[in-house]
Amino acid sequence: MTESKDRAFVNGLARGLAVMSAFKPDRNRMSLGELSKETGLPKTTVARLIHTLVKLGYVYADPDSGRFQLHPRVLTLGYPVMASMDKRHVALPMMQELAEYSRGTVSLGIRDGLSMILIERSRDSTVRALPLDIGSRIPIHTTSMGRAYFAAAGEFEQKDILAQIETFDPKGFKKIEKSLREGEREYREKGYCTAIGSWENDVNAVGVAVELSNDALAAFNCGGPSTRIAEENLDDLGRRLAELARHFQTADWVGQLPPRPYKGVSPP
Amino acid sequence: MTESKDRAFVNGLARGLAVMSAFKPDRNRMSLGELSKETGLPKTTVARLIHTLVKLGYVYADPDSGRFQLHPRVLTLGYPVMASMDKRHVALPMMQELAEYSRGTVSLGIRDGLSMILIERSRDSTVRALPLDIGSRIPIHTTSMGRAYFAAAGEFEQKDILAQIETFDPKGFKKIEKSLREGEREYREKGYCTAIGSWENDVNAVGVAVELSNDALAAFNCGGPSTRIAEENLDDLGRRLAELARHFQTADWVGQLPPRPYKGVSPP
DNA sequence: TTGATCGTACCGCTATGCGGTACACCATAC
DNA sequence: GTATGGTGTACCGCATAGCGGTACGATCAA
Repeated sequence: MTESKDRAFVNGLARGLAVMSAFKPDRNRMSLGELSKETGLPKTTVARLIHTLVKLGYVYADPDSGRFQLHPRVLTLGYPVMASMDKRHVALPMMQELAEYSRGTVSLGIRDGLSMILIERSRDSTVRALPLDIGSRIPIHTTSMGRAYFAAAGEFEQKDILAQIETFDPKGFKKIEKSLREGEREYREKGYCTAIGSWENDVNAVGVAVELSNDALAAFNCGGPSTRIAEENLDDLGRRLAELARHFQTADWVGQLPPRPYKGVSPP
Repeated sequence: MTESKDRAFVNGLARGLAVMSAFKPDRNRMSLGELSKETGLPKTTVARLIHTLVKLGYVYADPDSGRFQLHPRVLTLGYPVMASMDKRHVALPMMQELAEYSRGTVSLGIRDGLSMILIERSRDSTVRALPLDIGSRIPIHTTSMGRAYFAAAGEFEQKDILAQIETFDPKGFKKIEKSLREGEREYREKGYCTAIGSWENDVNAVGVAVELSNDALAAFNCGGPSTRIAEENLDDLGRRLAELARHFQTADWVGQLPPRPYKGVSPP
């Protein structure tokens, strides 16, 4: 119904994963109704899917509150990915160093759709909470990491990104495109991108992309709340982050990553 | 077919997740045939499931090699879990410190079935590769973390664990039980469990459990290759790890975790 | 009380996912 | 050259799995 007439498309699986993704970081205890609303699926269907997930151990049903939450077991699903990128750890000491120096957070991410997914992070030891953990998504167009990625992405991937943005947000498109182009210029001139409150108020950051050997692209950022990362320090941090990135440029230090889409071919 | 006559059990979802779990850390590029062999599902079925996963972006199909690999996007599935346990970071600085001191790795894990799943880790900066990343599973009965967990688990959960072991490995059961009971005694006497080459040759470690406020239990370990973590240092490290754990005992510092199963009730 | 929730049970229908079998392709082998 | 073993893909008839209504018992709040 929702999907096209694709004989080979297993709806149950797609819906089940949709239910899993419906759990949000800030609300990880959900009821059937909420999940139903979130996914747009009928409550009965959600009940069936959740039932399955509980049986498989991916979801935990709290008998008291009658709510559901993702079980840590889902982390195992991601583990092969983590393991395939095990070499990324060689960057950790330098990331940690910069995190301490900046008193903020240093992360590494790759693109997925219109987001960057964080695959490694380190933080200054005085940071209490860590809002951006491994696996979190941040948007491309408002963040320093995303903008740096865009700047380094090359013509074809840029087209792909822009096309997706246009589909997703036709009204804001022009403005976003302009902003991304500005970021590109900034990146060319300075070697890094800045984001001053553009992602969230009072959060400043700088971003630098790294090109990996196997046609994959990733990006670092370094940032934090403006109380820690002052606007006037961004230039210093940007230069240091670019220096950091230079150490890892074009080396097979991350591990196996999917290459960028459409290197040369336009999106379907 | 595989599952019982459960009208509410969505087979497609279960099989899809089985396919995802079929990707192993060391072999994350799989062919249809391999996946079929691994999961025991007919090739056609795997093809359909993989097709779905590719469309959803959770699996990447490499057009050159014709192989499939998990896409980093799967990390997003685990993110809400990570986020719900965000408070665990308060332990990181101390973990890091001990990792540096011991020149090994310090991790935190919780139980899932007969494994411990690692939810946080830190390592000495001179460690090159990190075999045990977030999301990885290690067995309960051969590891210091698992044995410490068992020792602290309490009667009912211990029974559950033992029952599962007996089901899984009826022959080895007696021996494993005895070994776990020994671990329990060690834990009571010394305050930590040791594992000397029992998990993998030439890997030594100590483990200590932490009881959390919401009926959840977790465990730390500290270990590494015997070239780094010598057997004669284990006592020192064990005491330090126990000291570390004491800082976090019975405090809501991890975040929302599922409580232990069957606190008082015998397994169904 | 009433009115929202919550999750569960039931049930008839048909689209859907199943798993055969067959094929086109590409290596490596000899 | 042509086997052989491996890819992934296409096709197709069938049975049933999964769908999504509707209805219900429990809770909890007001």
